Amino acid sequence: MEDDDPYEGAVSLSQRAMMGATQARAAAYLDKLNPEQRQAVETLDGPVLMLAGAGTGKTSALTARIAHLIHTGRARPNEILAVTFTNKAAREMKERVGRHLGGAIEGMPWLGTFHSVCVKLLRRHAELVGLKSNFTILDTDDQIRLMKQLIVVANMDEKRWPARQLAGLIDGWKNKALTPERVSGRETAAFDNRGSELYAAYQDRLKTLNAVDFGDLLLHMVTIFQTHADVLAQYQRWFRYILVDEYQDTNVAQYLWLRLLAQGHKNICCVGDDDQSIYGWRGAEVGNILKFEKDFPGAAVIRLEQNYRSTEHILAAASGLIAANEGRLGKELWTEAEGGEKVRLIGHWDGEEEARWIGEEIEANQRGTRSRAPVSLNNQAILVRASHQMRAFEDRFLTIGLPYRVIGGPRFYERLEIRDAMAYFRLVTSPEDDLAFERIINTPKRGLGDKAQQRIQIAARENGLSLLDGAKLLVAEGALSGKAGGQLRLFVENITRWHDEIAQASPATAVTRAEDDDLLIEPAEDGVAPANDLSHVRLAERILEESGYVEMWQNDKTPEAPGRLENLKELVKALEQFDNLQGFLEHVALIMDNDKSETEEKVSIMTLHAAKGLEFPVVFLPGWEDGLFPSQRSMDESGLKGLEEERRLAYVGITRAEALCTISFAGNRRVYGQWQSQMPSRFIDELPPAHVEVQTPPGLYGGGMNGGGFSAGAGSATMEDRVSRADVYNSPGWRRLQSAQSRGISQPREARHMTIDASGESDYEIGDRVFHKKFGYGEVMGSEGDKLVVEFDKAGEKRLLASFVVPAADADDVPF
DNA sequence: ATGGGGACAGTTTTT
DNA sequence: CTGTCCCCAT
Repeated sequence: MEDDDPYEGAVSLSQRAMMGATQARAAAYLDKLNPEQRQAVETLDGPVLMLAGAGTGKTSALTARIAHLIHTGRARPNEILAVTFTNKAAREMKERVGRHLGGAIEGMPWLGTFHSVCVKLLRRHAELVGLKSNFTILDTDDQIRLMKQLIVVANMDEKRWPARQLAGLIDGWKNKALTPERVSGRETAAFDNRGSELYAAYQDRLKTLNAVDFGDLLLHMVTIFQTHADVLAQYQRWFRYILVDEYQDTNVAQYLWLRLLAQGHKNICCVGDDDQSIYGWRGAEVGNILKFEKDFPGAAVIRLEQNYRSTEHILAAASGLIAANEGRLGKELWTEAEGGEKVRLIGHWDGEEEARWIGEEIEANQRGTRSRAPVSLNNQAILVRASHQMRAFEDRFLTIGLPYRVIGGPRFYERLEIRDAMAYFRLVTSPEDDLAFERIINTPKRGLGDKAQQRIQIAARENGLSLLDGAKLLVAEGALSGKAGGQLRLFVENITRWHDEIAQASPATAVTRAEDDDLLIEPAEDGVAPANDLSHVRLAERILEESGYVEMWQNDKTPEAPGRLENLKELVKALEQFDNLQGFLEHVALIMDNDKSETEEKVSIMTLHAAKGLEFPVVFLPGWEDGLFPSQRSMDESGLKGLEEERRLAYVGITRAEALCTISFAGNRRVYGQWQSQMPSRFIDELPPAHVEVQTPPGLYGGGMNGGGFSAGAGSATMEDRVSRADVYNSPGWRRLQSAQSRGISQPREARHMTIDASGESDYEIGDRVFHKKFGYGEVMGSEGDKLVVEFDKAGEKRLLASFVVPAADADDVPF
């Protein structure tokens, strides 16, 4: 216990009450743990690295550990720092810790996302980096707008040097904990040699606006810790135990932040899985987890490898695949569960075909089949590499009326209407919020366009006023004539009136009202009654009504307008949970999410990234084609590192499945409107054959085909069979096999066999007539790399793999 | 000031 | 082939 803490008494009261209640349930949270989990829970002192594979009960161990810390009196809840990446994870941990300790655990103020914890810290020490404690947190929109202005001011061509790119650059620097002064080396060449200059200008501008972006939350705290030893020491002492979830996803700034804080008691427990590191492209450093033992000498490394999620075939397929990666910490999942179905592998003609087949499979699963019990739609998911792949499924499912839900679309608070509404609330609560002003001054249209806005800008700048005050000045001077003048007057009067209403409703409370968070902040003043009259909700409603914003959407004829109005209602409803508008605004940027609790049975469609941490009995993994998955861009930009991250993504995908995992690929796919022939993913070659079953969709590539010239094996065959016969899964893969051997036009001729049958060598020659399922008849004009150049009679010239055409004489053999 | 059309680009995403 | 952004014509 900290003797120097003046507020100890206040909290330890509630603390003791809680401990008392806890005592009775003698550590029930330990009972259900396996030996490794238990070790991870009970190894309390010193650094601990918990390597927790997919589905190994990581959260159980983590939450039990927290419970154990509290239960054994090692730390009080508010002396434990526990950070996650997502609000969802934080919420879940809070809930489960509460359950372990018998409910009502409200005293864990430092369990949250990196960002929410940093906001809390930064509000307290804002002045150390030149901010006021009521700083606003900008959303990406605001950032881009601001940077655009700076680029214009810097006299740069905003076409050649888009603000988006600058934003990405600066974000990257912040992820690496680089302040403008610290940007060095070849980085300075970035953005026409003016990157760091613009970065500095941007930071200046933020300071003037009393604003931060997401990256700043971490960066400012790191800066403060590095430059104010006393502040750092205070927290080093305070946080007796530190826990970090998804450590493999931490970036440099987060790493530094953690390392600084952990230097005190050195009780840091990081949980992660190097095999599931899939966020390198946004600054995550797998290196952090790989070098943990170096960073924290004497660290205990505990591996959780017993998997409680998937069948042995699924685990073996995933393990076999990920084994191709180098520089792993090493870990192999195992399970007690025996049996189960092998991972299924299927090739399709094209993307639509793939979607059609998967749709049918899902419906069949839903009904139940001879060999499978019915699986509800909620228990089935389609995981794609890139969101544009979702479209084929949505199209298909809409036509057949299969209910689906897309996970991870635009976040609630990122939506246009929510941002607009928030800007109104922001401006009303803080009239000096210029970015909010800019956003809504002409939304809805008030006839206040560029010209009017420029005059406001000038008036504000010349008099050192906020934009709203500048506007007031113009109104007072009657500087704007006609319609614009009247509209501007109305606008400023409205804002002012609403602002005054807030002041009356809750006189000078709120902003500094302490949360029952921790011991370092001043305790809440007694006698401040919580403002439960919900007047702020009605005010918010009126703001949206009287500003004409609601009306704007009511008059909007586009199909999304009703949804937007619906969202606005939801937003207002969300306000009820807060005491006032300020409180709402302070939290909303960090915690609003999209968790609509839907009750209807639906199949889920999401990206592999969005699927991390989730699990489904039935999982479909479509689009396993080289260039799409692994993504060409990843490989181009990051080479082997990129490929390995893609492989981890594949690993994440497979390990989401509990009972049935189906991987598929299409031979042809429309990419930006152009048909392209696709190669099966090299990851397919890396799957251990013994755990994969190659299937042939009915009517394609096999099953019941006439004159196919290869084993029909209707329905399925084990992969070993296929490999011995066709040898197409010969690593390093079909593609390299073909491209390396591409001595001119020399390709297997059986178009429909794809990976199934590469035998039957026969060469095409210039002038040969060929047939393609989609393009019809054509003439071979030559070759290019591993592709044939074919001039089709109807479809024109195409480049495609020889395996997708057949000699024209064999056209009858092609199904359909 | 505003809306329509042409040019252009086009992974993965949390906070 | 889309969707987005910006410019220009109204």
